[in-house]
Formats: sequence, C-alpha cells, structure tokens
Amino acid sequence: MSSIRERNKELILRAASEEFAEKGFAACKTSDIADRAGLPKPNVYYYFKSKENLYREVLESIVEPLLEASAPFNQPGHPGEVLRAYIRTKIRISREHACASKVFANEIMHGAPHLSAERTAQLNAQAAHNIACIQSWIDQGLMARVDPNHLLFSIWAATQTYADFDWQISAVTGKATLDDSDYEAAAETIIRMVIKGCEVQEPA
Amino acid sequence: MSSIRERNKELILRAASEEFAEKGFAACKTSDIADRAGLPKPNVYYYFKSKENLYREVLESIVEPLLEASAPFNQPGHPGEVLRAYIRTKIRISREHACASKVFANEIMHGAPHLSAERTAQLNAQAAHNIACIQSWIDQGLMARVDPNHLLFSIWAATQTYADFDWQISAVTGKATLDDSDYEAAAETIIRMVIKGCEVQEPA
DNA sequence: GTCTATAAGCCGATAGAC
DNA sequence: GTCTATCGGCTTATAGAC
Repeated sequence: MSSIRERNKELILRAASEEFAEKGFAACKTSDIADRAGLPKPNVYYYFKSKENLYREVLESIVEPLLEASAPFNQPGHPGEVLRAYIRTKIRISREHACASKVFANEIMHGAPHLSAERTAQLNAQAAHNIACIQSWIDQGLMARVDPNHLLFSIWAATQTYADFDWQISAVTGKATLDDSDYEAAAETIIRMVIKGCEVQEPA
Repeated sequence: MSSIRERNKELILRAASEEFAEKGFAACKTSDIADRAGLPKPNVYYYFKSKENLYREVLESIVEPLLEASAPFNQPGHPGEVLRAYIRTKIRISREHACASKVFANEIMHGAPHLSAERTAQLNAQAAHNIACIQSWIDQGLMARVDPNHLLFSIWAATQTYADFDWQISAVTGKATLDDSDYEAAAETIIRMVIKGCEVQEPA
C-alpha cells in the first residue's frame, strides 16, 4: 500500500532520533535530518508538518516502552523478582532505544516542555505506584527501610546512564560500544546493589 | 579595584549558568542571559567575546569541583571511608553547583564537543585512577568482586541525577526543592547500596 | 567602559513546478 | 506525491555614539 509513505516516515523518524539524540532539539537542523534519511528536506515537512512535531513523535515513541518497563510492579510478585525484572528491562531500553532514551532524558532535564500533560501524568502515576509498592514491601518486612523515592531515583539513574552518557562510558572503558557481556555486568552490578544493599528477602 | 568589571562578569556568568542549564546551549539566547543578568546584551559580548566562550567558562567552572571530589581516592584510606566521602561530595556538588552540573551533564551527553582535550584527559585519568583503586580493594579482599567500572557509573549516575533530573524529582516527590534532610536521605540510600551491596569491609 | 541601533547569516518553513 | 528554489524571521555579533 502506501509503502513509500510508511518507509519514508520510518526513515525520517530514525534519522531524527539519531540527530536529536546527538545534538539536541535546538542544535540540530532539519536539513541534517533529511540528509541522514536520504530524502529532500521538504519531505520532512510534508510528513511531519514541523520540526517540533517530528520531535514530539520521537519523544512519544519512548514513553510506551518506559511505561511497560514498570509492568512487573503491576502484578503481584516477590520484591526480588520485581526489582530484578525492572532493572533488566530498564537496561534493555537504554540499549535498544538508545537514541530515543537520550532524547527523553534531555527533555526531562529541561523540564519536559514538549511532553504532553497526559504523558507526564501517566509517568508520574506509574512512578507513584512503584514507590507505594516498594513502601508496602518495607512495611511487610520484605526489605530494609530505605527511602523508596531515592531507591527509585538511583535505579532510574543507574540504568539510564548507559544511554545518556554512552560517550563517557566509551571514554572510560575504552570500548566504542558495549557488548552483551558488558550489559550483563552492568545489570548484575545494579541488581546486586539494590538487592543486597536494601536487604531484599528472597521467597522461602 | 575593577569592581564593576568583576561584578558584571559574575552576574553574567551566573545568569548564563542558569539559562544554559534551563534550556541548553543552542536553545538559549544571549539576550535572555543579558536580561537575566540585568545588563544590556553587548556587555555579554564585551566581557566574553562570544556565546560559545561564555558557555565554555561555565563548563570550566564545574570541572575543578568535579576533579576535587575524587580527592578521597588520592590518599590512602579504607574503602568505606573513601566511598562514603566521595558519594557525599558528589551529592553536594549536585546541590551546590546544580546549574553548572546540569550544563556539564548536557555537554557529556552530546559527546563533550566544547570540553577541551586537556580537561577530558584529566577527567578520564582521574576516573581510571578511581577504578584502579576499587580494583585493588577487591584484590585485597576488602570488598566483593563487583565490576569497578559499573560501580563507578552507578555512583556517578545516582549522585548526578539530583542536579540533572531535578524537574522529575520535584514532580515525583511533590517538593519544589529538596531540603537538607532530603539530600541526607539521598546520600544515605546511595551509600547503603554501595557499602552493603558491594560488601565493603569496615576497618577492624 | 557602556549601550543603542544595525548588519549579516542561518534555518525553519513553504510556494509552486513537476 | 515529490522536490527545487526562495522567503522571512530570528539571533549572533558589532559599529559607533555616548
């Protein structure tokens, strides 16, 4: 069908993710996005109407995966299982949606001026739920009395950092890109600090 | 002495930190910086020559504190003491140099295009030293066999997040700004995860 | 040293040919 | 539906009066 349309939109979206991630919204030019997509600049406007619109679509593309990452919190489970699954999924998002993750981080850093109120509310509601969940585990004696807010902030930060600060991580490790075993080591380090650090009880 | 000059430069630097942190380098206008500083725009160019120059000065202002934060690693000490001091200093920088921290994070996220090679080398050398230090503790049996790279990345991320993602933290906690006890709780949560999570041995 | 008024150029956006 | 050629606004930067 409208295969050309779909293909071009996809090409532009991918190119835009990369450009926005690399330089940020204001610093990147639509002509660079078009060039990277291998299409003339007016096509970008034809399909997306404006630079801001295109940016918003890139931003939206990461919200769904981020909300889904909290799925383990939305069904009953032992704290250890839930936290492990959550951390692994967060790390996977940083790896598989690296560009969009970085765009999202940038957006949040600047006060989320382009994120719809609805999306903001969804994300905040999910965060509140996760925090309440952790608090209930603490109240049940299933883990130590840590502040659930700060625990969650640490998990977010430690997992997001692999997308956001990939340049720094490359500089320090000397590896241009991390491989499976590096991501595995990252996940295990974070999981260890959370599980052991917060004395999360394993099911009997 | 040249009190007017010094005072004006200071006003502009402060205003620039805030503007750059809020909107990013490309998105912010020199006229807004001038307005925020309460000075006419040409003064900005008179004192700093160019927008990029001004940006670089803001960036430089945070490098020294960041390097100094690693001081505990540069003198002999028990791992627990060193890590505790390091985390507390990192958190303090996020709080006291919130704007410059955010500007720095933004710069790193985009591959540090404005950071001098010299500064980059200094920061990388210090990171390498800290990692080697952690590795030696592991080799001495003073802490568990965690990957020192990932441990450091987690500490950086968890402490930086209070500057970088202050908007998100406000949204989740419902507090416009965190107070002493919030930062204390943040530090304790991170310290706990690192010390307990990595089984850091306390001195006998 | 300070500031008003202006130049110069870049980039988002589109008109209009194909 | 696609792209060339161009406009128009906005922002950095400065010339030159005070």
